[in-house]
Amino acid sequence: MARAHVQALALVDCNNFYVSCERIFRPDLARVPMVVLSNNDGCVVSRSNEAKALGVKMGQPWFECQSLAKAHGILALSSNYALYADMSNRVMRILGEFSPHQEVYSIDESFVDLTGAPNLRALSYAMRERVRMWTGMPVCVGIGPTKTLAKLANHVAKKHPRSQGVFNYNALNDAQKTALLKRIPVSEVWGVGRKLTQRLLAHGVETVWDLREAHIPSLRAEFGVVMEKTQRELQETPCIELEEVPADKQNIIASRSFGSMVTELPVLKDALSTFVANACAKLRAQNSQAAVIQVFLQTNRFRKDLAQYSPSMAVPLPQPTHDTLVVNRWADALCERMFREGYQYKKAGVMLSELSPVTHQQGDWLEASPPGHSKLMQALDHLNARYGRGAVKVSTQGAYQGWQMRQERKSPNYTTDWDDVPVV
DNA sequence: TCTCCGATTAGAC
DNA sequence: CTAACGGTCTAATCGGAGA
Repeated sequence: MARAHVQALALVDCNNFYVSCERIFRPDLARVPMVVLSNNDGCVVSRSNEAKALGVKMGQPWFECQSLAKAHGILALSSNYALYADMSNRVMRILGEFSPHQEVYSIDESFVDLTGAPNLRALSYAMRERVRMWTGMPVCVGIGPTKTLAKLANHVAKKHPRSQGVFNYNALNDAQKTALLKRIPVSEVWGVGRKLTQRLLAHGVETVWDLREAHIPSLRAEFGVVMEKTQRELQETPCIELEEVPADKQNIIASRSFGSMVTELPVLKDALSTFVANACAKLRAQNSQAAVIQVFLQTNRFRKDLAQYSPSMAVPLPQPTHDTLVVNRWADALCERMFREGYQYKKAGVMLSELSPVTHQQGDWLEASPPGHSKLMQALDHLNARYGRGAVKVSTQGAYQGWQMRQERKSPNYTTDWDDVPVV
């Protein structure tokens, strides 16, 4: 099918998103080298430019950075997801005003379809400025005819200060495109990660240009259908559609590493009941029910000196449900079955799968299906929405301490909790 | 032989 | 001062089991 226009897809990406969220409410940190840590204060997941310059790597375990951090005064904060989610919503809403077609791709990225708009450059600067003005968030804009090229254009916008945060691939002529693609390593392409980079290198594919021009049948045979799509996207044929409505999840997982090792069954059960509550809340939020529950326990795989044990069990639920209390009984039973004395558990989790829309519930024809705790769950969700997650809990939750994750340096919930709103 | 399943791998963020 | 390494999610692929 012929297209009226070449697509102009903008990929708008927030710069150092978590760090930027923190700095919006702490302008005094504007030039301080800083990072935000993953759950349990484990790994670096967001770095300021200063921290990047000092050599802190993405995903690096924080304890490995201790000496560097001490030497240069790098500030580390725990992640504050309530803050990041709220800031994300604000940014995404503003970007959505610029087009009828938007895909919120992740917490800090959005595709915005600008096809047909006059003066893309001016429009891109306007997006940037408005987001900056209304939220304080710095963003970069990359424009291309496909998602893959828009991502690549965004990479160029981020990397080259001369671009002033905006790069439009569509505005290049063929010679300029060639020159650009020959300068960018293939590892920068969306979908090409560490392993694929190595394999491509072994086939002489070093740059984005090389991948774009690679022999199609052999590429497909060696790397599969996904790589072929990527190649076609680099050749400006859209293969990956804009997904404006996020699809329902097919699996829902709730798991966490513990703040310290857990050795006792009741503590594990306590943690699991919290995970079940979270997983079921997510399930209900998308109006689904689960037919299968899986529970897993894990010892610390990095501690080679300790005995390892990582059991996992899945069972079908008697009938699909989203009832926290029902699911909790099964989690409890599975945990009990798997638990073995003498191990130090570091992590546990719950996975709900074989999800289906709850509207299809017909009940059992022979065995009168209980209405379940639908009303109860509804009330629970409302109360937790109104008074904060954890306001109402299942009775097995919270009896035991000790498994909760470490979060030693979390900032206040500036935008989502009245008690944390800064008084100026 | 075909299909289905679970486990494994790879990637994104 | 200790001890210290994330959490979700999807899709592809492969080998074995079962029809």
